[in-house]
Amino acid sequence: MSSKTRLLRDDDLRQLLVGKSIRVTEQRMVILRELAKLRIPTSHPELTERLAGVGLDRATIYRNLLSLTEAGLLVKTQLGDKVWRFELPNTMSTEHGAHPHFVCNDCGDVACLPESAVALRGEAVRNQVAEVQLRGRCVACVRA
Amino acid sequence: MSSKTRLLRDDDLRQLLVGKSIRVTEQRMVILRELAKLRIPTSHPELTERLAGVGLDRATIYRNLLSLTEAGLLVKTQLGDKVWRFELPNTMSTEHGAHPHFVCNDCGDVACLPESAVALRGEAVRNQVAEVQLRGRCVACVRA
DNA sequence: ACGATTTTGCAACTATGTTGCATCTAGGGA
DNA sequence: TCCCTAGATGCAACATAGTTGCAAAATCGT
Repeated sequence: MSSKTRLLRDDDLRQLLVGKSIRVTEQRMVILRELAKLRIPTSHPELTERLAGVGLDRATIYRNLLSLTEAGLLVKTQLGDKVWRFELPNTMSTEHGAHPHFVCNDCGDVACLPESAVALRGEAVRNQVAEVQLRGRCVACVRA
Repeated sequence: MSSKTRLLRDDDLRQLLVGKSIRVTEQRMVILRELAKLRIPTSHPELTERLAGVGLDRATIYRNLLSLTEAGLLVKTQLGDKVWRFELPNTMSTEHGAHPHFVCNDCGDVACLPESAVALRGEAVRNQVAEVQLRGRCVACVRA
């Protein structure tokens, strides 16, 4: 990854913050970078673990996840287990919640699926569906 | 409420347990009665509070909520806050977990959908999907 | 550079969720 | 009816996700 790419990337994230009149702090950049890297809904405990090496305190991570969500930069979801998960929207424009998520009951892996992966019919369509959640065993766990 | 009506009601609940080869204990009857009375998704902490006067221990309530859910008598849902909620399904019917559910984020209603209501494609099919849950707003809440 | 406001790190607390173990009990079989 | 086994309960303790107070540090506008 060239430094030019990385530079642009950070600029994007910085712009997100500035655009919402949120102060740009190093901790916030670290969090956003990590979420941008992971690209899947990630829980507070997991983020805490991942960013422990960088020295980010879990209270800071927690507060920032919440305030960034409040500001509309992150999206917060429940995927059928006990933790809240946070995600950067896939594109900076698309309405989030539109794509289904698959969570593996065995390993806890979370995957974002394309919208086309799930088709709704009949009764399901009558309701105003905002989220689609699938749970089961992922390919890797089924194989093991 | 005449004792004949009450007797029938308890019989229904008892039948639910017997039908699933679950031992009929007083504690389980108390829990089911309360959930039948409330008719809304109810959290463990709340149930614990409500049944404290009756002398039901929270560990017992917790365990029973879980085992009754596993047995398919109760349905467990998340409604956008930090607690799990348990509910007697509106339809006292079939196997739970085997078909998709629609959960209304507004009123908490859990509706059973026919399997045909949701079709999985592509990536989604690769995994061993055990549960499908749709979330959004139900017809009634959309209308209100 | 300064100052006001916001953010952070640390430590502690809260609340929901979970489990070990001794004792009790439901319910089937004799 | 009695007995026995497997399951359930109550109590106490533990685990983890979530949350907050406060002093110190940092951002950013003037």
